[in-house]
Amino acid sequence: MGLRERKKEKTRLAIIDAAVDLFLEQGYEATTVEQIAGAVEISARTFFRYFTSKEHVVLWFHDHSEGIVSEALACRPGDEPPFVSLLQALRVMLHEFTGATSEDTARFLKMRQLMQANPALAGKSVARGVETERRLAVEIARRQGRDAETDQLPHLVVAYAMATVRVGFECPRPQEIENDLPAMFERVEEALVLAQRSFRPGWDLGG
Amino acid sequence: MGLRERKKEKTRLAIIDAAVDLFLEQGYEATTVEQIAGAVEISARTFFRYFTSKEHVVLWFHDHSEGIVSEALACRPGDEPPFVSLLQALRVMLHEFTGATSEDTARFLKMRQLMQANPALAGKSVARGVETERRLAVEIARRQGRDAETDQLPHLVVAYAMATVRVGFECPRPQEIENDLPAMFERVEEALVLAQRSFRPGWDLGG
DNA sequence: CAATTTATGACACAGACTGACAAATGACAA
DNA sequence: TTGTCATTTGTCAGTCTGTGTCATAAATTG
Repeated sequence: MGLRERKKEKTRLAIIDAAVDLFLEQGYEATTVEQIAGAVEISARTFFRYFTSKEHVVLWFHDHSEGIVSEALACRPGDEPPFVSLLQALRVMLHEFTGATSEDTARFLKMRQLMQANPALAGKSVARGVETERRLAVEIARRQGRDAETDQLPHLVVAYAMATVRVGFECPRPQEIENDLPAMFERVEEALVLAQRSFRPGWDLGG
Repeated sequence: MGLRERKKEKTRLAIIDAAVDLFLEQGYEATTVEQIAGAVEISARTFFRYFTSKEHVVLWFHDHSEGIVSEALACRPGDEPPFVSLLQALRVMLHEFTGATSEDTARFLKMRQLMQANPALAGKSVARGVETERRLAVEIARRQGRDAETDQLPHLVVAYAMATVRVGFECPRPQEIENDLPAMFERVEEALVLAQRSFRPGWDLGG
């Protein structure tokens, strides 16, 4: 990787870090792009060359995660029930952080904290999830030889799987220290187990 | 109802109609608030007194629907399994349109058409759904004597119920004429039935 | 009709984003 | 090292969304 690309990646992360810190300090709305750009010592115009919008900074993890889930899903055996495959793929995405830098995990935690504090941002994240959902549904349909255009089941399976993870993230115990990664993942795991217990065996295979 | 309120309501609907027509004609992004205001012969400033933002026009139905669902949910017997209560409440919301004006249904159909054409808008609608979800989860938890802060099950139940309706709306048969209200509701009903078949009996009552 | 409340329009302004062009910087070959 | 080329960046001008403010017009009330 050349100097150019390394520098770009460094700038991208610097922007995220500066932005998230400012968002947590003064609130998302109250923080201007100019402030973020100032903190990283770039022009506002350059900010928009790295991120298409202010909220894109917050949604960055989502985009990143979708890639991981897609990959992990492709690795699951084709004869596995789709809901199981999806939950496993989502688990892989979570465990991606166990081997990460402390900087990476810190970034992630701050991001979750931000979502927690700002429901509107959580909403925007879910909004992006709709597109992810559609892509995953098409993939699930393909794996099962179904038609994603007319068959609702693949969409339903994906929607339920993603909703499960979302609920796991979104309703943490209030007493719990928020900056605890393992506790958070345990909470998500709890939701996943709850989900697995809730469905009839074979429901996701279709009639 | 006084003249003032009647006039306001008329203006509100006029704005929605003008906006949706313009959105369908030239696209959501390409349509400016000034254009919408011009079509209704009000100032842009007044537009923002009726709707907090451009997208609020599109999300108007969502806000409207949440009220209906909440009411309908309150009417369900307390000993009914929560998932059943929710699905029934959502059904009530759908059937609200069967007794509506042709203008009302036309507006609704255009709105759905808009969502279909513009995935980003569908996303924004879902984003607002997150807040609705939380409110409903609190209500469900209350009905069951559970703690919405620590118990994930109520959130999961609501998330699944809403996801079901969303999938029913979002993946219509492509051949089907889009401007057919009954066909649309049938599709949603299909999803609801699919959902009801998918869960273990008593899953929503908790261990 | 007069007094009060409420809706509207006109204006000014901040902030998010975009297009265009010029300057700076890294990549690479001679 | 030096020169050429592609990429990145900053500056500037401009559009659009959204808000505060204040004066005017309209509806409501007594």
